Amino acid sequence: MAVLPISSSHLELTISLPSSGGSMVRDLDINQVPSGEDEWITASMEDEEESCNTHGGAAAAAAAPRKKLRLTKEQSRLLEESFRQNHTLNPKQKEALALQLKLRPRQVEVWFQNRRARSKLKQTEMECEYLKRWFGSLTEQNRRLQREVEELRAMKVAPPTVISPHSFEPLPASTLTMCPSCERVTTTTTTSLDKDSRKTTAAATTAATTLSSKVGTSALQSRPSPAAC
DNA sequence: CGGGGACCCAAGTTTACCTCA
DNA sequence: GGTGAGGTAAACTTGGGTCCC
Repeated sequence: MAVLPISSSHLELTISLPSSGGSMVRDLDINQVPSGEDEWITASMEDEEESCNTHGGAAAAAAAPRKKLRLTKEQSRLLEESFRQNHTLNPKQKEALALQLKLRPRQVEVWFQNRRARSKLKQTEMECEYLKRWFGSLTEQNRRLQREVEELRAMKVAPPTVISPHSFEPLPASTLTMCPSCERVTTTTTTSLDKDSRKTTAAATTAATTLSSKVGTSALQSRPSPAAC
């Protein structure tokens, strides 16, 4: 299945979000930082220093209510840029990025974890959409094949009646049967046929072959044909 | 070789903040 | 303008894997 993003470090995906202006919709590249007149609360290291610590959030939260950091546009842009280059960070990269962004290494680490999760979620959603469409087309194809099977069954029920020019008696009709393994239609006879009946059954066989070949060229053509057939 | 600590990550959850009807 | 619902993302928890001593 070819639903994978073009680059593992960059999801080629554009999603539509409702804009702040009502029913208008704006396109948002998930790899781009929201821009324009979006309101962003400036991250402040000063307020965070007391209430948070690395790997100690729970204890800190017990003391004071958790304050939510909002990254600035510039911080988000740099983080996205870094994420595009690498989806994971080694300790040195994390430290350097945290220094550059004036964030704590733990915050950079958490951002990367959440970013990876978001990427994976988007990819899963895209795959889900792809599978839905595939399912729809397969359902339609299945309906078409069912109709063809019905046509073939109808032919089996009403075979052409042939009168022998010699005996003026109805000849034993050949029957159309369907191979259970490959579902191809074949003609069989219950008795040995004379030359005339062979000719007449050939017409039915041709028709059956035409239909079965139609089936074969659609969905069933990838089906492995059993050696017995 | 097994135990324990440190570290990292994925998955899931909680929660603060934002937008919109 | 106030409010509740729903969305988003930062932060947290948990469990599993790996590495090193």
